[in-house]
Amino acid sequence: MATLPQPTASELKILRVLWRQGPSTVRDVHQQINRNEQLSYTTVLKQLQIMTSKGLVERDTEARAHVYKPVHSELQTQREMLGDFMSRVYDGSPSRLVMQALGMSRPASADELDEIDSLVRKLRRQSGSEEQGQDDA
Amino acid sequence: MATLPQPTASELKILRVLWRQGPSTVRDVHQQINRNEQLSYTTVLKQLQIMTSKGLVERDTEARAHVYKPVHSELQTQREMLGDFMSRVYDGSPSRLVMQALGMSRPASADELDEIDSLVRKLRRQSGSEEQGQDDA
DNA sequence: AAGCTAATACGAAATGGTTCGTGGAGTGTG
DNA sequence: CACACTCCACGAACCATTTCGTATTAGCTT
Repeated sequence: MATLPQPTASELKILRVLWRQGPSTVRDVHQQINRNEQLSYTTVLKQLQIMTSKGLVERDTEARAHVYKPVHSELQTQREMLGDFMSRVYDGSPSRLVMQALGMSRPASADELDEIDSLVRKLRRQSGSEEQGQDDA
Repeated sequence: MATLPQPTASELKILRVLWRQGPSTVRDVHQQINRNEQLSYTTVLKQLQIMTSKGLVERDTEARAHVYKPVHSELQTQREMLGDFMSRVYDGSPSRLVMQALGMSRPASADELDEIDSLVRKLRRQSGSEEQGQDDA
């Protein structure tokens, strides 16, 4: 499968609205974005058109106001972007990235630490028995 | 402190050479990069000049062939880029990023898992002390 | 000193991203 | 029907990045 196109910074802003709000019209997205910053309606429209041609979003043109929705899930997109980021900045090694992320200004909560801890334990168990590659849930 | 400029993709490629090889001439960098891809000498030169004007690298112009070195350490730069990436893609929350990074195709080694584990423990101790939630199940 | 070589400086073209204005088409209201 | 309003399509302007060709300068060799 071809690697999906990396969304740019402003494309990501729009995708985040769509992931949070579900399928939306240009107006919906525009209003949401304009809570935080000022951006012209036609700018958002143009972006969504470009994103459509790139295959980042799909649109339903039935109604007068077209309804846009993301093609890929937030998780998929994050994975893709993380993979790229990791290879560009950390030479493809997750551990340094993880260490630094954990040490960030806004640290993880206790629950989150529990989650991470249990994943580490699971990985450690698997690292003994190399051969069986289990895909995750 | 003002946030340092985010290196672009190709600037990062050059920085990685400088971090690995130490202070280098344009020729050094160019040769190293051309192991993997083809890029004109003057392209690398121009990049380094731009990076100098941006303050990403410094150069010693004593010798005929100027010697370039990074202004910021790899660690500093990674921190900066990670922070930006985290806020753009993960809404500033490290834990999801960490979870996904740990589940990546190239997982961490046993030693790395140990490192991560001990950091998680340390953070857990700290988070307990500042919040009075003393449950250690 | 003349000439070759290697380096820097300069500028320009191509590309991609971001922003927005204008025009035209569709929809509902008096 | 005519008016106002909303929406989409298109194109243009602007900016940063990336790439490289040409010109110029500095050093070494004979």
